[in-house]
Amino acid sequence: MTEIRLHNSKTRRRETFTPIDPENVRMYVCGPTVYDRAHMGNARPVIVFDVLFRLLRQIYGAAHVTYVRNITDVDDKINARAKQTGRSIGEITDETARWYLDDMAALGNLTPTHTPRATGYVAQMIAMIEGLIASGHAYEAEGHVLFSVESYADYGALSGRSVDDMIAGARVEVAPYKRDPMDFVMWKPSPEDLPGWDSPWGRGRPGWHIECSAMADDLLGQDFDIHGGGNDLMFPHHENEIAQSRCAHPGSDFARIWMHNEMLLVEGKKMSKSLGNFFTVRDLLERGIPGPVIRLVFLSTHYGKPMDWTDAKRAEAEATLRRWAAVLHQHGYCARMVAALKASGDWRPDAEFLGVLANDLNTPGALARLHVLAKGHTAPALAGLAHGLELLGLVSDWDALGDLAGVAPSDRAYPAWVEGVVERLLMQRQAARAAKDWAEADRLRDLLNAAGVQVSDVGGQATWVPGPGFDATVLEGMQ
RNA sequence: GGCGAGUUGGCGGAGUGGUUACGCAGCGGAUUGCAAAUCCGUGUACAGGAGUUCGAUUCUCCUACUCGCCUCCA
Repeated sequence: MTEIRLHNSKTRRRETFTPIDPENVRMYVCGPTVYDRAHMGNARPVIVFDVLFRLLRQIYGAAHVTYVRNITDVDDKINARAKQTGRSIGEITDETARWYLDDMAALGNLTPTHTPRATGYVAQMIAMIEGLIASGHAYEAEGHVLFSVESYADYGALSGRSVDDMIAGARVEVAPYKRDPMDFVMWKPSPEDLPGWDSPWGRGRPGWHIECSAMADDLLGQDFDIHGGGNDLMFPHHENEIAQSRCAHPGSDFARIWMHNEMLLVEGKKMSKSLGNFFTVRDLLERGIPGPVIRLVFLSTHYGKPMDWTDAKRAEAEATLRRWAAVLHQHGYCARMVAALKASGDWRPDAEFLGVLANDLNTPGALARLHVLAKGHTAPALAGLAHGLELLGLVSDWDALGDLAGVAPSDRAYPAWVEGVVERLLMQRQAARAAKDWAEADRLRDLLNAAGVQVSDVGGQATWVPGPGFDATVLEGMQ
């Protein structure tokens, strides 16, 4: 069995992964707060941990991996959005959650085993909070319930900071009802106009961190294998999750391995609304950039390093994917053929590919291996490439390879009439070529080249694609 | 200020205590009516300094720079 090694944020080391129960490998990843379209940064952890999910399924079997990714549907940002738009909270969270799942599916991500919503687990949160009060790890003050940081000796261990350091930083919210400035809220009172649930401390709503503790506990148990998320969540969110869960279940480890993906940059800068380089996944999809292309760009950088989204990478990913799709398509790959391969047991990962990927999710290394495998000249020799593309979530519909191979670069969209004009000119050229009238054939090609159309004579048949500098207006007079 | 990550050839981006990453671009060749596409071949890279070592891009320390978190933001 291929050995998986993962970088554990908790120990800051790359460790051999040994599941608690190989029959049920368990992973939890922090999902979105649903109040707006998912931006590109939101997509990174989803793709990273989807690849891990797929790898675990490959190695332990699809039926032996449980993946939980929550949806936070109770939060002050949602409340603010409701107030500002006049729409109901339920409407906003339902719509945004649907968008999120659609956008993530478009990027080739599998649906997790469970996608729990925070509001479905309030009872479990309350129970956990009650337990923490009873064991002295939490206290009630002015309708709030706070976690007492002092009661958990290992507080700060994950993010490598001490309580003293953090207080010295003086960036913590000092509320009069806190015993210690670092104590954080698990439950807070809700006025009538905000969502609230009845609790032993009056009508209120949960703080941010408790939901993940409660849902992970309910769906995965006190101890599970992997907990993932963006590294911006390491503090305070994950630190607080650990504190709550481990104090609620003395003796438990909570998650064995913590994994954090690095952040996304856009053209070298952090994506932010104020810099104007902020865009959503949907924005890119609507610009005609296929989901697999976006996914390939993400996979081309290791998850532990900051990833720079640039248009140059987008173009390179498009070209790579088109080439891979073309070579597989030419060698007969389609849904039927892949199904036959699977049925005959010949659908296996390339050992080197899998080994590289299993070494802390080295997706760039795995892609490099696919480049080598893509040099195969026969259908069987290309099986490793095909399997790898499916394992990475880059191809799901093998009957769509032809489309993927023939897709025009997304920065070279053209009006519908162009196709007719180009096809007509190519037919004229084909006639000239058949008559060995090279002067006329070249004249027609020059005409198309002048408009930026690239003409290729593949297998005696002319194909075309809008190239760099494509300009439809040059062809306008020939309609 | 505290904590952490990083600095690899023209660009992107892995990895390794001594031997080819890989991709793009470039260059040479094959192929082609000519091209394009494709295929084959081709790169004196590892921020700077000191140290450990037979040997360091790879380990240790220092310096410089970049970036992230610590604050609503993944």
